[in-house]
Amino acid sequence: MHSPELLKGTLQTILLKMLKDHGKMYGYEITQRVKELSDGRILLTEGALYPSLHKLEADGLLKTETVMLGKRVRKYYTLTPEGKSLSKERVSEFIEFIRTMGNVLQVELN
Amino acid sequence: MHSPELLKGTLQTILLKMLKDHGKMYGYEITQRVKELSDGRILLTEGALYPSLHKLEADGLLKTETVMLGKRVRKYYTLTPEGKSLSKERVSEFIEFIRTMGNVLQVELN
DNA sequence: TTATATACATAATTCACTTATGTATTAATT
DNA sequence: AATTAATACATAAGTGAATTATGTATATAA
Repeated sequence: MHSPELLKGTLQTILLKMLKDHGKMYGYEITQRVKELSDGRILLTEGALYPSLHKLEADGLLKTETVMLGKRVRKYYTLTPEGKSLSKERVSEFIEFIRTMGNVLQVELN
Repeated sequence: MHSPELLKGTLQTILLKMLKDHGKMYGYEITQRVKELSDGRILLTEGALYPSLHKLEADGLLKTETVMLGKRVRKYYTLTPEGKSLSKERVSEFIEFIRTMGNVLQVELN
């Protein structure tokens, strides 16, 4: 990512939408999926990812399921109903934000 | 603005593009112009605005001209050639960022 | 066998921003 | 006439979401 500053404030939105679209996912899987979808432009760091997932869980937006793969741990996250609702809201807010920025910067975004 | 987090990292881009489009502007004028263009959704705070303008100036991207209006001070900012160049770059980066986010969030942005 | 990929986690630090505060003039309201 | 709101600048203190650094551990590829 060339301008990582722009990414600030978008992490929650990304996580919520990822889980909305893919159902059950685990942390590392999310980083890989986001990397793919963004053509390597968005690389989520673990130091941001895991605390953010934990916060969403603590807020009742995600529920978890821990699975053992042989001896390795994997923690799956799923949206709760409130999480699904917030996902929608966050995406709407993002679209609204883009519209607004388009007006301010006087650029066409399509 | 409903989601002020999204705005983070966009301030420099906004300032540079504003000055690119309007030529000479002063701080307060920028806040009003942005407020208008964003339909009241983006309200720049002075605590963010002035330090950011000073930094851009210190970096050689803006030059200033102080004018007295009777007894009141007004400080006009203009882009330097480097500022113009960076303005273009920042706007391109923003558009690129939007495209990328559109892919990640799977939304149409037009 | 050594590096890379997978998979989690947290602590320390950074930095752009908000909030709060300050100064001062001009215009509008009560 | 007095008070509030708007104009116009500035900076210091505090916040919080991120980066950077570090730690643990297994599985796979070079």
